[in-house]
Amino acid sequence: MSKVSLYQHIKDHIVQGIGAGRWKPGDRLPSESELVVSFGVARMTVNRALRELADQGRVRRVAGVGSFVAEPRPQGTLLRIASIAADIQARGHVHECRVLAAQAAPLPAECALAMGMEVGESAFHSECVHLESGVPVQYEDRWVNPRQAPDFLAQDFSRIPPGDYLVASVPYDEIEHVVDAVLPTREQARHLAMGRQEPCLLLQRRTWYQNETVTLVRCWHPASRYRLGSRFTV
Amino acid sequence: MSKVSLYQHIKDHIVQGIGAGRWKPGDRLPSESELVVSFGVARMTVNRALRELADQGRVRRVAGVGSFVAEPRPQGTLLRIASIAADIQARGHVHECRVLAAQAAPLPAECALAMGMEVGESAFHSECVHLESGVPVQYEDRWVNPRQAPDFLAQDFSRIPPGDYLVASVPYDEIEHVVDAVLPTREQARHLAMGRQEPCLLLQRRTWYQNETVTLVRCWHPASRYRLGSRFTV
DNA sequence: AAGTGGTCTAGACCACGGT
DNA sequence: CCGTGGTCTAGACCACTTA
Repeated sequence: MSKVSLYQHIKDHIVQGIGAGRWKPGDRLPSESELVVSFGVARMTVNRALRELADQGRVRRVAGVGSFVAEPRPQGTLLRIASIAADIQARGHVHECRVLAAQAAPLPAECALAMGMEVGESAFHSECVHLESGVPVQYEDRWVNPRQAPDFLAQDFSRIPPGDYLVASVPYDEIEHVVDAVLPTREQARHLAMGRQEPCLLLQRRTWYQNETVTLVRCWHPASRYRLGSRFTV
Repeated sequence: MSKVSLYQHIKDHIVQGIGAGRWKPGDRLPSESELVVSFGVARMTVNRALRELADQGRVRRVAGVGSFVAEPRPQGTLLRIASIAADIQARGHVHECRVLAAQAAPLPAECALAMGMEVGESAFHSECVHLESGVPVQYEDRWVNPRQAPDFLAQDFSRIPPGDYLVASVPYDEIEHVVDAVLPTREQARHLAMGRQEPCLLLQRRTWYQNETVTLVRCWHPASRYRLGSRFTV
């Protein structure tokens, strides 16, 4: 009983196949006619799925040749959803995620408004501190729409951080970032082992899937230990 | 003898109509069936044109109601080079640019390194404070590669801010943004009329043209009066 | 009830590239 | 030559909104 459209189902199948490493950048994807057979749909439907992936730059199509997985474009923290665990490991350091909270809770007004949900509606809430080789670098406060990620609370966040789980398992098609500079609360300063007069870089991210909010996350970073960046060609 | 596709032709027609002011934001566009008649094409062709415009956010479609010109989407300071003057005026406020400095000077080591130029090499330097209806919102410190923008110092920055001049007159093909949270120096706090314990959002931008740095600019914003953001579809 | 957009079908013709 | 993607057609059914 899928309520998603056929073309979306095909898109998801391909995106997931790429994400799972079943197809790597440069690999050839099944042709339209092959997908027509394997999904039992009309060619226009397959065509739309592949065309939209090509428009997004995830697939490169060459008439007369075939469809191929595109090279991922390198992007900074502000242009994608960064995995703090992967970033830390890429720097050769050890990542640790301390889970402070992970349960269902009624949405506070401010978050409900930001997520387009009802005040007091039950949603999933998690709080974590991420450490880089023992030094805290991020305090993460997250709310998750249970309709989009019903299995969220069943995860072990000390093994796979909330953000990594969501990126890997829950689809999204739109991202908003808002960056602020703030001073930490007493609690935050304690968790981040920083002074209360030191500034924090606050990154708030909202993601949507088909116009419904998936997650609202606010990440506080001690500015002395973390920066945000992006680089792109115009 | 049109060499463009039919759906592209319909897209162009609508985009041009919006650009020419024939349809304004919120206005209702012709329905699919009306466009089918006026262009003499199949409904799928019209549908593709409107759907792609909706995907780009230029058109908002409501099933059962119609298609409408979308409100122009604020793209966010982090994904483009924002004109602070235009942003302030778009909010209905008055922009003023106080020029603190504008001359050639030897590059300090830190900036030379960031720009890939020689330490002590002569470059153009400007410092400005931008005010929104009299309230300072940005302190801007800029270095410019004289090879890329030889006429930089001949401009009147109180009329056209340095950034607006460069965007309009000097080409670039790559942008890097780095965001930091810092406390202001005594000088900066004075120029921005803020307390020294209030955090600043620091946006550093570098631009390149054909692998040569065009400009390095650092903009300090009182966090209580300014945020950075971006929103995009993946 | 009538009109809208959302999706899907089963064909079709074309330009292109590799065999 | 044949398979590829790019485009287009002329229908269709559906859910939805508005009158």
